[in-house]
Amino acid sequence: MATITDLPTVYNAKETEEYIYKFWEENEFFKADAKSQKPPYSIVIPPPNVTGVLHMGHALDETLQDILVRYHRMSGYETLWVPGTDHAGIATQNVVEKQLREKGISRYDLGREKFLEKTWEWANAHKSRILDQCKRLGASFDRTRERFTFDEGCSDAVKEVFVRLFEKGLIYKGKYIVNWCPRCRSAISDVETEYATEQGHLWEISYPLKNESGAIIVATTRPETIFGDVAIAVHPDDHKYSELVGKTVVVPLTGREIPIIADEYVDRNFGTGAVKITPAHDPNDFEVGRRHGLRPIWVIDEEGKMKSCGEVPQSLHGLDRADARKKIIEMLSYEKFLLRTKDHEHNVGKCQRCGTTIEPLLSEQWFVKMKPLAEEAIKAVKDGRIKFVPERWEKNYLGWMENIRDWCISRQLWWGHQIPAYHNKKTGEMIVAKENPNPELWEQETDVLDTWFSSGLWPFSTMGWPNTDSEDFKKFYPTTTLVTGFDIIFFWVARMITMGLEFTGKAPFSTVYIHGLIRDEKGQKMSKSKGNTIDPVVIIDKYGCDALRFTMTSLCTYGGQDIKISDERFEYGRNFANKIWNASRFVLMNLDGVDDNEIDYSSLTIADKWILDKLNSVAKEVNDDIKNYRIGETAHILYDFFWNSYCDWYVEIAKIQLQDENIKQNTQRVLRYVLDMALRLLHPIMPHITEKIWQLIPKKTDIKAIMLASYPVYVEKLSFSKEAKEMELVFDTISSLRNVRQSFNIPMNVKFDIIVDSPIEEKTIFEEIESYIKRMAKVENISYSSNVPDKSASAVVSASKIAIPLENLIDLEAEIARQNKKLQKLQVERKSLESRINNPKFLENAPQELISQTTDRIDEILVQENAIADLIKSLKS
RNA sequence: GGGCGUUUAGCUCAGUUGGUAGAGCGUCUCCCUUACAAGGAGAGGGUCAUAAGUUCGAGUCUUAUAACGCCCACCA
Repeated sequence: MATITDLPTVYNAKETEEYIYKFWEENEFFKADAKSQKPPYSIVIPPPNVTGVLHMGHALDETLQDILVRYHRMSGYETLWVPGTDHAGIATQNVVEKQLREKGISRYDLGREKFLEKTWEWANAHKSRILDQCKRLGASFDRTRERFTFDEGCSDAVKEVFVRLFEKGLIYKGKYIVNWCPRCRSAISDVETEYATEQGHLWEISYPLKNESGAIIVATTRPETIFGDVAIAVHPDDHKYSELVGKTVVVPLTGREIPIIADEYVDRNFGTGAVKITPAHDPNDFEVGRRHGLRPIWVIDEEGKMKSCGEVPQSLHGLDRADARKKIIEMLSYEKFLLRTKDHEHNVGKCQRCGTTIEPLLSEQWFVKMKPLAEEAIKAVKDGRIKFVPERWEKNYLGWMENIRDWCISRQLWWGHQIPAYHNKKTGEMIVAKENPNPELWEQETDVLDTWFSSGLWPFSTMGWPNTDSEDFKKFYPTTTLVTGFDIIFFWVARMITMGLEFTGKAPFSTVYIHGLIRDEKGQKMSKSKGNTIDPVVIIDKYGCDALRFTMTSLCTYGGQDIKISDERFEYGRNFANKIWNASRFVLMNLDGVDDNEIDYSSLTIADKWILDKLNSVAKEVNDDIKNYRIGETAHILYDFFWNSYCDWYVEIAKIQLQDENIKQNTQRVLRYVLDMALRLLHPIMPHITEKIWQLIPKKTDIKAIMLASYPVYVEKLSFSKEAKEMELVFDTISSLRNVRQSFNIPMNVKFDIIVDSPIEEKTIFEEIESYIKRMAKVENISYSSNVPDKSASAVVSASKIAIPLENLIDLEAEIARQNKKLQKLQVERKSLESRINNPKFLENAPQELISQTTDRIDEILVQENAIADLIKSLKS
């Protein structure tokens, strides 16, 4: 067993973290007990994709969850943090397909069954990778409850939900225009479609009138859909075209005849005011076509290629959209149908997963009717059952919910929850049911569900639902807090809320805590392709997990701003960890002979009382801050308390007190107590180092770990506001004397005497704090007198004058200048305060407390000004 | 076209009921003082984007303007 003095002077994060995490795991401290009588606190992890590797976004998200979980565990809650991963339909399928492609095969070569086998294999192999990485973050989640959005329980929940929604008429199948990704060969939902501004062209094409001269000119950005045109539309009030409505035109290149129709959808001011209508390949055109009873014509297939059909000229069959466009433009130009080409900037839909340009495609898909579900989801947020932090995201959420559109949930993939609908092989009849009634007769729908469909059930599917009698469901559902980034509010948060309310009747969580996104030092989003990513594991190896956690936490703001990070930023947390380590080392080294007794409150020194009071108010603030999700503030307060209050002042003072046999024991007890409490306060943010040190503190307790110890709260007994105030005299005096020393270049090894001239109340305090001043400001003797010798440097502190007779050591001119500067500063402050206090309206309106504060301060300044003026006079004489 | 965010010390940013500004890093000076140089001590540094308004009092509230960023929206 190593002794305290063997501890290295540099904190070894890596060694400690490995050892401590293992200690927690082996003791099963993360395991939640559904039978516990304690009030529940539960969080479900936003399940990372199985395909994923830990990135900084996870690191932040997981850290914040762990802070909340650890805080509540220490605060007396039965705490459950459910870990798990998401099967991530398209993303995972893409990865596996890519591997196959490298071997020169496609998923079609393998066939559905074999392909799924392969994908499962891959998923199982990678499922725990990211959660294992989360261990490096110190995540205190309950691995015995690990879940996967595609596991049996989740599948069961998915089927149950699907069937119930279908029976309620909230799921339907139909032919609509959807966002189609030709690369993924699947429909995707609106939220999975991202828009990018692209520099394109607006082509003006002439459609000649049938049987008469003249033509109508149409502007389009998508000439390749020309073969799918079923009409030309103009605005009904557009006089320019009123003569033409009802006439027939001939589609260039094909010769097909289509009508000119009038529809209010057309914007008269855009392009030529005439639009070609292609219902199979444009959502608006689809609507227009429907209004006018026009039959859509497909001309682009599922792979984004020109369809091999009669409508499309043979020479274009199978040609990719982009190539076809070029060719068609050439053809139109050659045939003199193309009149003009203009540059045109427009938004183009892209597949969120692969970046391929979306092809709006008319196809048969499954949808969830969202409007009825949204009603309750809107209400729940409006009436406060669910609260967003920061609040502004509520508006964002409500805006989306209130304008919600139906959700396309079917995907033409293989990897995912297969839709529980069955087609009769003979009659073609379709039923929706949890199980196939007879596989001989019925064939399951081949489409799978959007991966977010199962994620949307996560808070309750992980708790055993649809079995509402499950212990976890009864104890831990609804969950308490959901922690995530704003980028998945629509994808995920909104869906969990609607599904949770619909199926459990309860909001799945009461608070949605939205944090900012992690960006690089230039404020750019981190991405592999940009090469600006920072790997959390690398940071942990270099600086330590607690350093990573502390740094990131300290950068979290109340408003949830994005967080810019760079490698060097983590020095902040590392230095703090090292400070904690060394201060603790000092304390531990000085606890020899300490007893197990509690602090003796009757013999506390003024400094003891001050640090206890400070600790107490910090505990209060920290509890308030965590409860209000002001995690960054928590980090700052604890940093300031530990470093500035405890290390820089109290520990230094303790060094003095430890030399006094009368108070040595009690000082040890205070040192130990404050360290213990400070470690507990810090534990949620910096779990490893605090656990490690806490284990080394000699103490009498049955509690095995700091993570199970109680979190400090405000207690009246530790409040010493009078002494806390009086200690300011210590700080001010010592700082002032150090300032004098520095100003006159007096080396640290030269001690000087001081003469204190103070009113009787203050003199009493001075007598009490003499030893602190002597040691920390390197003062030889302190005497009390109102006779200040000439040619002294001096300091005015509170109502006292302190003279430092330094005849030969000081430059009189410099001292006069120094004092004048101070005097001026005070005068400026006093004048502004006086103008305030002399304003009758201020006296009328300002709170009494502020008024008395102001007058007190003016009085204080006057005393000091006079004192300084006297000093200057004596210096000049 | 709507909505949101940001603009505060050289840099990165805190600052929620309005009471005249803080941190970390960097800078300057001194110090290896028996926990820590990943440290200690001291110092310097800001008309809080601009303009007007409300108020006794505005970084903080209102309005307008500018710059940057994000989200949403079917303009072919």
